[in-house]
Amino acid sequence: MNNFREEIFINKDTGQVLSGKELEIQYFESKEEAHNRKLEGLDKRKKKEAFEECISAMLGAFNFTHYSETLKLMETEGAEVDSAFIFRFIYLTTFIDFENVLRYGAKFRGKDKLIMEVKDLGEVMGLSRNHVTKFKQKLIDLKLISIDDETGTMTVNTKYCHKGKLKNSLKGSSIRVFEEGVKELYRASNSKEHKKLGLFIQLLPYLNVQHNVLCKNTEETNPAEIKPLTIQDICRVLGYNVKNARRIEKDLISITVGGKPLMMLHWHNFAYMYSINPRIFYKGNDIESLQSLINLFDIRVRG
DNA sequence: CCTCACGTTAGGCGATGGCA
DNA sequence: TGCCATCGCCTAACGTGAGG
Repeated sequence: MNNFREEIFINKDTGQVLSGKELEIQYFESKEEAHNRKLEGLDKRKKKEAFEECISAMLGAFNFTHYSETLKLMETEGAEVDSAFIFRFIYLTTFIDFENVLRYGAKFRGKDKLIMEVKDLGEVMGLSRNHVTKFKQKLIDLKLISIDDETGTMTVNTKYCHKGKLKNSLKGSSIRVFEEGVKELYRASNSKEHKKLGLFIQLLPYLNVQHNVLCKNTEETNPAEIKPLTIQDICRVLGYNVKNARRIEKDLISITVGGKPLMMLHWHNFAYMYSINPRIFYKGNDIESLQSLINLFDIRVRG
């Protein structure tokens, strides 16, 4: 073996010259590296699993909403889709199961949850009869749901949302929508307020992936590099007259979920920044920043 | 830039009545 | 009876203009 260590070896491909000793070191280093990589991979997977568990424990069940597709509906010619309709649709999708089938009602004798039938729509949506029929018609016309005529089962188009794993191709334009948060918002509002609640869906494309701040560079995770949206920018996104910026701000900020704000204003030296409550919408995958965000929104605000 | 008061607009609701 | 379109009323939502 001593001889081996003193021998000189030449790599035919690269022309690199190494002694046996150096070769030995290289071999063990690469073995260690591979081992470390394996450990790292395991660690990463563990962390991901822990994250999914944590997020469900903290915020409950959620689905992934593909908001860019959903928002495209507003541009559909002749469909007259407004933000109120978008919000109602998002609310409806909080009832899907892992097959995108709408479910409603309690467990019956330990069996599966009941299926939501077309006739249940009125009760679920809580709108006037006229409005329910119009809402239903629009869902069908725009192919947002399909109805099984035999069973009355309604299935939401997977183009707009789904439950379970998120495909990489959808990562840039999807967001976790937490069922309890949205249901709470819907229950606490009347139909006239749905429009305002739908505005938050329109702001989702500007939500920073890690910090839930409304900004221009949503993929940026370094806080120092984030370019926040001003209230004037927000007005332009939502199609409001910039002149009324402060009133829009007040309207948006006064909306609450279970007594907690849905949107928060951060202020420093005449610079404003707006963030969204992660109890409703959250894109990221960092448990620590999520926890601190939740804490921030849970601080009791004295009036 | 901001706030405030005022006026107009338009969305949503319930009642109504026609129709199968 | 059940379904649907229409009408009038109510009110929030939004724009405007004055004034700071």
